[in-house]
Amino acid sequence: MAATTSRSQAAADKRRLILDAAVRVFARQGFHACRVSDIADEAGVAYGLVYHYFSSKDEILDTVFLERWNVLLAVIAEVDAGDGPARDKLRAIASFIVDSYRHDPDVMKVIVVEVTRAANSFGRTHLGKIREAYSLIAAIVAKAQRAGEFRDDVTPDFAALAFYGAIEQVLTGWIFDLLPQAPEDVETAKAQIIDTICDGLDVIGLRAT
Amino acid sequence: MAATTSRSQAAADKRRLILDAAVRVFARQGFHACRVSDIADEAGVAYGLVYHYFSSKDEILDTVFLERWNVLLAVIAEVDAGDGPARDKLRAIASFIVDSYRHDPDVMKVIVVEVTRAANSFGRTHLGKIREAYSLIAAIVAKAQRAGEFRDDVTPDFAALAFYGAIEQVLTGWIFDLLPQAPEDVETAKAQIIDTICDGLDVIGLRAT
DNA sequence: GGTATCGTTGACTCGCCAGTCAACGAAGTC
DNA sequence: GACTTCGTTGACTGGCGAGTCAACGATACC
Repeated sequence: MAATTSRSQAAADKRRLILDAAVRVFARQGFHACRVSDIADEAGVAYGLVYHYFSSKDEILDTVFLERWNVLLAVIAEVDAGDGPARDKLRAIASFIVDSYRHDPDVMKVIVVEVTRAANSFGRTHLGKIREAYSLIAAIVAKAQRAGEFRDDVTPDFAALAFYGAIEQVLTGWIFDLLPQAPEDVETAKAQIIDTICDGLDVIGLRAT
Repeated sequence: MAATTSRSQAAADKRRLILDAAVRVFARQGFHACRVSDIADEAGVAYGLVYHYFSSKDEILDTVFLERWNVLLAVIAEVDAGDGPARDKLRAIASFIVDSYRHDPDVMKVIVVEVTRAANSFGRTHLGKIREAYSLIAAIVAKAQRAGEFRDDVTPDFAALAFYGAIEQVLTGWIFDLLPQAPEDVETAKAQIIDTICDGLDVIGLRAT
């Protein structure tokens, strides 16, 4: 297959190999509870090689997080750019995140457990990136409020928090088996996130004011 | 002042002193980032004394969490036992948690950051206790659904997740300065939590089916 | 005042693990 | 085929911090 740059290509593959192994190990044991040697073992690679490709254990997690989170930010921005009701935009974002989890539960578990919810360690490091997502969502809500689609007595910042928070809670529920996660449950969950956030729990007609 | 059992009384006070110091240190530096000697220093007490009152660093955090969480569970159970609309019950619960944060931000910060959101470490240890809270809230929702007060196409478990999740997100927002926390903001937040969860973001009249 | 009790002290130990490094060997170059 | 490059190896070290422990001294009791 073509004149592959076998040297540098193999190197890139090894890096990927280590990264993927790290995701599995982080998901299984947690970042703090695992040793770098666990990652090396899982990747079938010598201990020292991990440090050839990454300067520290932290850098591995940073890489895992940023790789995925940047994709998420791009998707949210793209959804925002389109037109159509905000409700559909939020649905698209929730769907993307939920589908990401279904497609690769380990990566999402690591991101949520070790970064997004780890407010004291990596959550702090990546606070900026995490806030970007909140801001993009808040912007969607704000636009919908100006268009008269969403009520304007809830601040966009709060709405973004509640919306992303609901999604994260659901993921956490799946990760720790607090919530059923059969294929049909997953679709139901998507719908419930949107229904709850957009319509609330009250029965129709009971809304205050 | 009365014949104080000076010996055992002083001992109980020292234990409390260490516990309170630990809360401050955990809140400031995080559980993993702080050393036991930091706690001893903060309490103005010798290193070894910490181990006289607690068998391990973990036990200190366990104690801090359980002391407070049991109060929360009792309050939820009490609220549930009363009558009146579920919306008011949820409001009472949200108020209690938010007021707890205002009254003693450090304790709530430690509970949220180091236990509730720390799914891999202490969140796992105390998963049972945490689920108790979810169950109690879910029971309130289920009752309201039977009474026709809440819609019944959202599962009580999911509703509990979204409700508690919204509160926790707000606390997290305050803890990390993502959200304003002046006195009036705090009251607004309470209202927004209830409004969003019960009524949703959509403007009145736009609700689907 | 002598003795027992127990809260208190802080220097020390001991295991763990992230990160280093010297040496090896296979692909690439001349 | 000699030499260079660089991906690869894994034994080793250095520091850190939780938990131990022997000794101290203040209070209580006789």
